[in-house]
This record gives sequence, structure tokens and C-alpha cells, in this order.
Amino acid sequence: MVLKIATWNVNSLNVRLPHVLQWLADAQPDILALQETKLIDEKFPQAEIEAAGYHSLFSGQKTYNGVAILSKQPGTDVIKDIPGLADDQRRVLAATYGEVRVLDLYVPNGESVASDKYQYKLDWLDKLIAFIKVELNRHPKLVVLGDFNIAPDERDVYDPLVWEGKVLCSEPERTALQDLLATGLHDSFRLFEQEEKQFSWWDYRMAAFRRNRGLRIDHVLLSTALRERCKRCYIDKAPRKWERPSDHTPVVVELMS
DNA sequence: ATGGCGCGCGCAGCGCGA
Repeated sequence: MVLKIATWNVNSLNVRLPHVLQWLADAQPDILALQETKLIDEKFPQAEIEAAGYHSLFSGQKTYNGVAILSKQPGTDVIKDIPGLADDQRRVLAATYGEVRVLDLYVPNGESVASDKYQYKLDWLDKLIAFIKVELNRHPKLVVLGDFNIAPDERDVYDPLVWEGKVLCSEPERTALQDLLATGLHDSFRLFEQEEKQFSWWDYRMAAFRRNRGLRIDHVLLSTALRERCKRCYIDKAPRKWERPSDHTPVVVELMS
């Protein structure tokens, strides 16, 4: 048996619900973590998702942010905040599915390295790392996935010179991601030999997708106990080719269960 | 060299994303 787990920043679930339902039908994931739903909980399309055979957990707000986890089996032990981080922004959702703990993240973008939002991003990542140390002790079988808004290294950037030192690629952000991995997590994409120039996000402008001018900023991180069970990690570019797509596309892992 | 799109909100055009 294979457990299929995916992450997708949908850039408005209101607009992208048909895409999500289509992708659920096509890919049949066991768990799909969403980011940027941009919906208050009262407007979450729970009935439509249930009709597709999926349970849902969600933590949303108006206009911005918002995370959700869709799953074939219901989740338990739900957390909607990093403990000790009082934050109105809905960026965190954790739940347990059988023996696997899932932590869905929408990491702050940061805007630019000179921005207050960039400092907020680095502080947020510090708090996250402290939380993950605790979470890994409680749940050795941990998946941390989502939109990290960090391209881990040069392989993850279409033109490293253009992006050098810029937000999403700056050294402090990359160091924070390395510190996060050092708690005992592994970038599932890099567990395997991969083709070059594979990305999970492409700007809507400049025909960036057609020219493959993208970044790999959406990740599925696995604890050591789950790394051994990971058979595959791939980026599914198909939804990025659909009409009116999100600028991100799903990243998928398959675990032996 | 710059900006170029798409979203929500709300009804014009701006803030935001990455």
C-alpha cells in the first residue's frame, strides 16, 4: 500500500475549487495540504469536497493566507497555531492521520529583504523550528509540507544570478531552512535523482511557465522515520497548464505504508 | 531597463503575492 501526500498553494480556493476537485479525481491523494485558500471558515466548500470523498480541516481568514488539509481519512489532534506565536495570520494547520502527523505551512513571503515582512518571516521561522523540535519528539512520523517561500539552493532557481540575495533566496532564509532540516527533517525531492530545472511556482507574468522561469519553493519534508518509507517525490505540472491556473503546482510524495 | 499577471475587495484602483 502507498500513502500519497501532496501540497498545493491554490491562490484562492474560491477560484480554484474546480481545479482541486479535478486534481483529487485524477491523482487520488490520501492527503492534500492547501495554502492561500483566502476564505473564512464559514465559506469553506466543505460539502463539495466531501462529495468528492474527502474530509477537510481548515483555518482561514478573509482575503489573505488560509490553510486546509483534505484527506480520505479524518484527522485528529488539530492545531491551528504555532504554540507561543500569537498570530492572526492563518498559516499553520496540523493534524494526525493514523500514525502520520501532518503539518501544513504557508510560510510568510517576506516581500523583500528590506521589508518588515522579511523580519516577520525570519522570526516566524525561528518559532517554527522550536515548535518542530517538540513536535518531532511527540510524533516521530512527521510530514512538514507547504509553501515555504524559500528556494533551498541554486538548483531550485531558474536563474540564480537574477535571484541572488533576493527574498526567497537570501542566505538568512536558506540558513533558516537548513536549521529546520537539522531538527531531523529531509527534503523529499532531493532524496531522489531528479531532472534539472524543476520548479513548483512560476510567475503569471512574462510567460514564465512557458519559458520555465520558476522556483522550487513548495516542499514536502519528512522525518527520518518516514524518509525510509518514501519511494517517490515529484512535481505534477499538469494543473499549471489548465485554464486559469494557480501560479503554484502540486508537489507529491509516495510513502510505503 | 522596466514591467508585464491574477487575486480580493468592491466598484476604482490598490495591496499583495513571489
